[in-house]
Amino acid sequence: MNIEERIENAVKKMGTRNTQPRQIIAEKMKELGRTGALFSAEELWQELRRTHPEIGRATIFRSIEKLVEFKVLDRIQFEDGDHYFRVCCLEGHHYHLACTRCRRILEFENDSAAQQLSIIAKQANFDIEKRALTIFGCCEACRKNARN
Amino acid sequence: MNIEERIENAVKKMGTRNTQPRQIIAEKMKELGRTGALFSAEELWQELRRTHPEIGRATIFRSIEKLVEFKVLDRIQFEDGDHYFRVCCLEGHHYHLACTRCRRILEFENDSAAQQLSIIAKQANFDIEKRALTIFGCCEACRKNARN
DNA sequence: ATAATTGCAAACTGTTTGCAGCACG
DNA sequence: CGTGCTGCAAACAGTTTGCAATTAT
Repeated sequence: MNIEERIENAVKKMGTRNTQPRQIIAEKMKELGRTGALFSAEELWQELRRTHPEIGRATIFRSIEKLVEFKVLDRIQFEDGDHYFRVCCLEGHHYHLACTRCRRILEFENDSAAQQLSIIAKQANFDIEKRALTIFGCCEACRKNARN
Repeated sequence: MNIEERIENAVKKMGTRNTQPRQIIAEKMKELGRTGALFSAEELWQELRRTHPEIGRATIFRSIEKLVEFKVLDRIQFEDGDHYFRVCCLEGHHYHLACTRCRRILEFENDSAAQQLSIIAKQANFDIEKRALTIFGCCEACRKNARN
């Protein structure tokens, strides 16, 4: 199932009515799925308000909550408490390399790392439930910038 | 260097004066290091207030900030945005298995998992900077409870 | 003495909630 | 038309800040 279908399904599951705000949000999610950009609730609201000035802040929060629940969005928590959302393209268990400088995310899968962590979890009798494990650090581009 | 020494060093580095609030906090950190308990800023404040009613909320926030900076405390961010602190006993790179039900943390080291993640990071030209990687899930005890 | 540090209260940020009215079916 | 959903505004929780008073050196 591709990301656009997943978004549409999730929006349908959000409630019984195909309202205007939901359509607007669904379209935006598809766009954000293509670019892979991080965004905060506030940023999403401001962005959507530009073209749809009547949309309410609460609607954005309520929608994001649902989209996280239906696994269309990943919540990315940074160390300092800031957090962002991101349309998540990989469906299975995967990793996020999150750059603490530029706040960009590299998303990828790696079976042998996943396997190692399952072994750890098994040893501790622990059920891993998160799909994405976030590893914080500094990306190549920011490292280069820092040297200049 | 053991945890008590690390706490004392960190408290010294917090400033030039050995003030009463800092002594009180240092003692509490030693106790929390022994038990390994999670706590929020608010909880720590309430706890310390019982024995030292004059201590201010802002002092707690300012101290926690420093202790995180000096790597005496780890900040544990849960998915829902809640976050707690914890006196961190392992100095090197390690894992936290964080139970999303009871919010307890299992802390441990595993070299081969660490190695796998370094390989991933190297492929992406990414510098891992976090000491503790948190894996969310459900612990053995909570799984048993859920079945009843 | 004097400057670092504190406690207080007010300000701020991000999020949630209650509710009257709107618009989807 | 009935009610699910929305937008608004007010409430809320957690945290930060400015500042006058306090206290370690």
